[in-house]
Amino acid sequence: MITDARVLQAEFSPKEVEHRDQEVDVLSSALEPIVAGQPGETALIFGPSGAGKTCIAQFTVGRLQEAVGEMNQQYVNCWQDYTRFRVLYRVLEGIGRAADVHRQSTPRDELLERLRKYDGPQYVVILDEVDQLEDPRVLYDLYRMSNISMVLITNREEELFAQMDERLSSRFGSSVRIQFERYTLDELVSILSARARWGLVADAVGRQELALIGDAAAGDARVAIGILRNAAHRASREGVDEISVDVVHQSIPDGKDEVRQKTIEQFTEHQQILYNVLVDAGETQPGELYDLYCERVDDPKTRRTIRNYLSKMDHYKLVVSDGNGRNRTYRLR
DNA sequence: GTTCCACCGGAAACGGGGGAAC
DNA sequence: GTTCCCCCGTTTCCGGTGGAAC
Repeated sequence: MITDARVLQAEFSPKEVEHRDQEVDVLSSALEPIVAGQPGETALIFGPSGAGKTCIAQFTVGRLQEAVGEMNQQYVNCWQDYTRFRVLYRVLEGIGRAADVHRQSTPRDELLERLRKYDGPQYVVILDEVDQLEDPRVLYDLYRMSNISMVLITNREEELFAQMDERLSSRFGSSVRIQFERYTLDELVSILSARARWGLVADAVGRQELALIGDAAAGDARVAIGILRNAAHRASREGVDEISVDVVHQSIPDGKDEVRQKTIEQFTEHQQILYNVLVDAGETQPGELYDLYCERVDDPKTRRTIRNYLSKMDHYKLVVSDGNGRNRTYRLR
């Protein structure tokens, strides 16, 4: 059934993109000065999850690199690399100057100094989930580098600017803004159809089934591709050559759940235990939640640390809090 | 209106861990 | 081997907030 599993991954960057011509044009224009050896304008891409922001940024920068030839690029996911140090490390990595940087002994200033000394070809850095940065000053660090151009990606523009001080927001306030909207059902079906063509045997899935997947994904291409991948695996396991409506129905929960599951797997042992307490207990008040957590571990973290964990889970949209003060409760989203 | 209490989250301090320098 | 340096997760401290009880 599956002929090329890579194209069924949401991260896969296709050779051609669909339904985003205008966005590609605007981003290309912002980065156009790079062709002449000058840094591009800072671009700020924003819009809902699964609207193709990351895919379009990588596609456009990749195409630019092919055109220019001598140019560097690096993709940094600020969700994973959220400290100032880690972002600088990733940026240095993109130009091959991070090999002897050690997480626990190299000072941040040393990283900045190395970047300042960089005088190679123009360098485009894509900072995805940029609103997740712990310290947005790293944007200013990069802004000041002479031949680095930035493409910033965020779900919510307001949240990004809310974190910035006046100096930063005035610098980035004039960025080229590119708004992405959710995909329509037809657009999603078209995207899924292309992925099925590249990654599955011929006639493995019909339009009706793709429309069903697109409908369940509600405009989110990442979820849609996840459901298609799950459906393909399920059909393979069942030994059939075609993805039926039934298989799609069975695959929707797992497909939707994938992003959440991946996040939970990255949690520490204590964070997972806390999450499982909420899974088992349902809506719970903070005090009771802490007591239940303590019952399950030998060496519990402090209440303050648990608040940090809950705050992190809230940020990841796994947990929601309702009410204030004594009436506050936590529950799974 | 006042007091009490549970909770929140910022700031600073602490300590583990790992590499560099000697 | 020892000391120093630095990042980062955790802890401690504490002021602020808002609902409940009186």
